Amino acid sequence: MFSKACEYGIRAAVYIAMQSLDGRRVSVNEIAEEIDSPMAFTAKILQQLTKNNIIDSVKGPTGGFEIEREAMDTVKLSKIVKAIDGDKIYVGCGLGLKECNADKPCPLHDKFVDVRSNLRTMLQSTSLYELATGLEVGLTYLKR
Amino acid sequence: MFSKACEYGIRAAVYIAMQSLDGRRVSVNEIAEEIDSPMAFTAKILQQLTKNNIIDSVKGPTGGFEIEREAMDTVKLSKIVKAIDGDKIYVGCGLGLKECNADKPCPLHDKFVDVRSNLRTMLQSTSLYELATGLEVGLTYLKR
DNA sequence: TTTAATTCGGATAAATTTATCCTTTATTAA
DNA sequence: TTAATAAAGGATAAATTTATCCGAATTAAA
Repeated sequence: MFSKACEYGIRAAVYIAMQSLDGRRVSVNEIAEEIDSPMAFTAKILQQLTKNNIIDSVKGPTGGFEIEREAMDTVKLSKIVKAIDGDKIYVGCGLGLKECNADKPCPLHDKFVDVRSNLRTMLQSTSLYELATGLEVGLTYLKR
Repeated sequence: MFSKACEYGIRAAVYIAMQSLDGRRVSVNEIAEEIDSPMAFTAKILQQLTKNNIIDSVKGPTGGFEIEREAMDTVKLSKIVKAIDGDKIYVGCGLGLKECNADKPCPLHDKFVDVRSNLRTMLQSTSLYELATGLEVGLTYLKR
């Protein structure tokens, strides 16, 4: 469904958000450890998220990654997915046709529209804050 | 969503089914041309579908691929997807966690269950026959 | 019986994704 | 001012997916 990069990206963002709720700034090292992801690769993905203004980064000692409380509400999963995987999950034909649309649909078109709008709605309505609080109160988990 | 291989596989299967409805057996060459896919790669995928008893193959002159009328009803998309991409689209965590389940869910677990069961239902209830007839009467398209 | 058409199967190449390593830059604190 | 810490960025490697090529096996028709 999502690429590995995107999976790590979402997990990292949720972890950062949870820690930011406690006022803690976290390093790549800690993040990779806590979400059980390859550290150097995770660093790359965090760079992408930073460039896309999804998370904030601070260099130097005591530096690390954080997310503003307000951004946790604004940033929906859709924004993270788009920053990493692009919009191929929303746009484009389920069977890979370039010119598939309601006028000239592929055999799966109508059924796919349903499934995907379902997914899109989910991603567009789920905020980082929502995911982070579930984590914080111990309802959900990020490792393994 | 699906791998390229799976996209080609579904398109090929639908095309073969449509031609089989007309009593025509088709070659890899024709298939690749008609569904606009790389021929040698498509041949590999057709081998997989044959091994999984999704389509039938006949060697030699006048040989090619075909699907029995009955199989068109029996074979749902889920079977094709499983033969090519495995069941990772059904099973497993949206965020890539190994031990994610209702007891120890990832932050996205519940929302993902919905989206995916939607997808699973669609794949399990859509038959090759259904897709092939849409093609045959000119309601849907496979190329481009 | 030979020829030609077709799938099958193995080897390999190209492209993309995943992952690592190392140097540079920024910044804090001693 | 220096040393240490952390992210940024570039180069490269490993793994996987996508794709091609070619000889072998099968079979129908000439």
